[in-house]
Amino acid sequence: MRNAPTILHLDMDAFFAAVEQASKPSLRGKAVVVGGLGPRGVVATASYEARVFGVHSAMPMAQARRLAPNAAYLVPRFTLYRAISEQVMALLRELSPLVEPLSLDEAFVDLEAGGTAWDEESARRAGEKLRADIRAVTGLTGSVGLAASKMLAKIASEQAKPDGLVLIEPGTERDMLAPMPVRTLPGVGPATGDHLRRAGITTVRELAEAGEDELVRLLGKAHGQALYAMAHARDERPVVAEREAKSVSVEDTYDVDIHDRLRVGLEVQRLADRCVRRLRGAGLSGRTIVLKVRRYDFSTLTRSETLRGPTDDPAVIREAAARLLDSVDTTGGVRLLGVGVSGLADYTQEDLFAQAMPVRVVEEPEEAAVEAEAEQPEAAERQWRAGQDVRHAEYGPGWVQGSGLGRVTVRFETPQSEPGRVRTFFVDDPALSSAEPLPLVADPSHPPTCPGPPNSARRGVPPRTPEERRDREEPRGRAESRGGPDEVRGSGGVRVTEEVCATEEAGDGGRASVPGEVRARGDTRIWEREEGPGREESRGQVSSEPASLPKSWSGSGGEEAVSRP
DNA sequence: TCTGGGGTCCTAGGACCC
DNA sequence: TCTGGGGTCCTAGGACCC
Repeated sequence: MRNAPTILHLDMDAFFAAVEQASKPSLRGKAVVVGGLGPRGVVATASYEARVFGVHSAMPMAQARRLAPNAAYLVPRFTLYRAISEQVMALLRELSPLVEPLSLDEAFVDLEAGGTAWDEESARRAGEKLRADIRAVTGLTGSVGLAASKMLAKIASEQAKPDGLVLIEPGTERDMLAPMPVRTLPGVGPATGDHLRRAGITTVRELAEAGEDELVRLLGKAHGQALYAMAHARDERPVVAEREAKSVSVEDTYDVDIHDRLRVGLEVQRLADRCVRRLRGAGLSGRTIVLKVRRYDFSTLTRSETLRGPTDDPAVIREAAARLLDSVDTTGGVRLLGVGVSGLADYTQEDLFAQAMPVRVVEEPEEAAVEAEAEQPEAAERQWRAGQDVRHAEYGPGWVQGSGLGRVTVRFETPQSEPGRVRTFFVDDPALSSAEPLPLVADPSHPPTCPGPPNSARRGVPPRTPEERRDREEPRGRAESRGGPDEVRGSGGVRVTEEVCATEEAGDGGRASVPGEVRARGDTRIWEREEGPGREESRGQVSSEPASLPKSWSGSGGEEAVSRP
């Protein structure tokens, strides 16, 4: 272990909720809960204001609604979170080439490897500068932990939350850890925690005193040894920048259990296609197909099948998934289905055949079908989800507060505006369309990588501070200037409903969605249409590096790439 | 209170091979 | 002929993380 606190862990504060508050001025200082809005949704992130009521991530949404009935409940907008995450990761890469993202809102940085820090003093400086830069570029806050190892840096950032920095001085680690509960250590979850408690071990000190043999006996070799080392503040894991994906999977939890076996089969086919799209999108193929089934009683089982070689052929993967389903009893109903592929490679067996064969077999019909389904025509079903970005031909940009009974309520405000007003429309109002997120900070020198705002949003000198930003609100300034005449759509003009907007009190931003209203129409799962629910983040970064070859094919190292046609 | 989605790693048993 | 040990692969399940 190094003797200077030069491993940095960054953790953005209540990331999803903080992004929503930055985007929606009426929600600042309010309880905001981001997550699945369906009957089986769970909380992805709760703002600190919502945590006061006891709401926390992974909690069932129904429970959150009971605890904080007046909070704003919003669907996650992953596209925006990813764009902001990319801005943050870019700042980290300015500190060091060794950046290891753990999720959209978390990463390790090896400051020493970047030459950015070599002792306590320089590490603290780098950490504080990073926090300031993140605030300037994104308008958000992040907490920083600095220590001599990954484990300790992560514990430090946890202690620093929210909006702080904690540095653990080398030499003090063991004393600091000793009184902490075992659950503080990464890798100790509910099951291990219980296990240890039954053995009379509740603190890190007791863990350290138990001895390695005892821990191995209790928890198994790998876990026991790892925990014993961590309890003694020993952690030599390096910061690793590029990690290759090992599996790709998709799954859906249904609002209502599926009993119809035929329907179960159809869903599995859909999931197989979706999985293939993800696989291909990452330029990968895989050998092992996995089917996951969660039954009505939450019991979960998996079935897998390994092919002779890797594939990304939708027909092959669908058939494998169907075969696997044959071996599963689904009587009683199914609440979740999933399809995954592991044993990944960055080439397919077909590629190898193609090398040998002069003529490539062309385009199976499946491919076209998959492509077509990839683009979910959003106009097909006009469903408005709480939190979603929209634009109105007359009123400009806003977001959906709620919908139901054929109406949709929109609050018109932007990241740089004052808290906006609420108006209600028919759900099929032609003047209303979904829109791209607006950038949180209007600064052209750090544009988000997702589709940005109309040019008019970026005109002028960007504000540098939150105060300055607040002073320069341009109410609806960009509403009229996007695009040309084609922007005025529909012939019927604006069709505002009779209740046009009971403009709400500015203080009432909390009631953003009425429980249950956004999920009208049976078991249609509206909020997952675009990206699916998620908690704080989803990993799945897939590097463009060539995946290693399956051992059986590659002789020794497996790093030498197969040349592609 | 009733439990998401996307991952990683580990364990354990059986098959198979040497 | 009987007994065996080690290594790798496959499958299933479980814990954990965000």
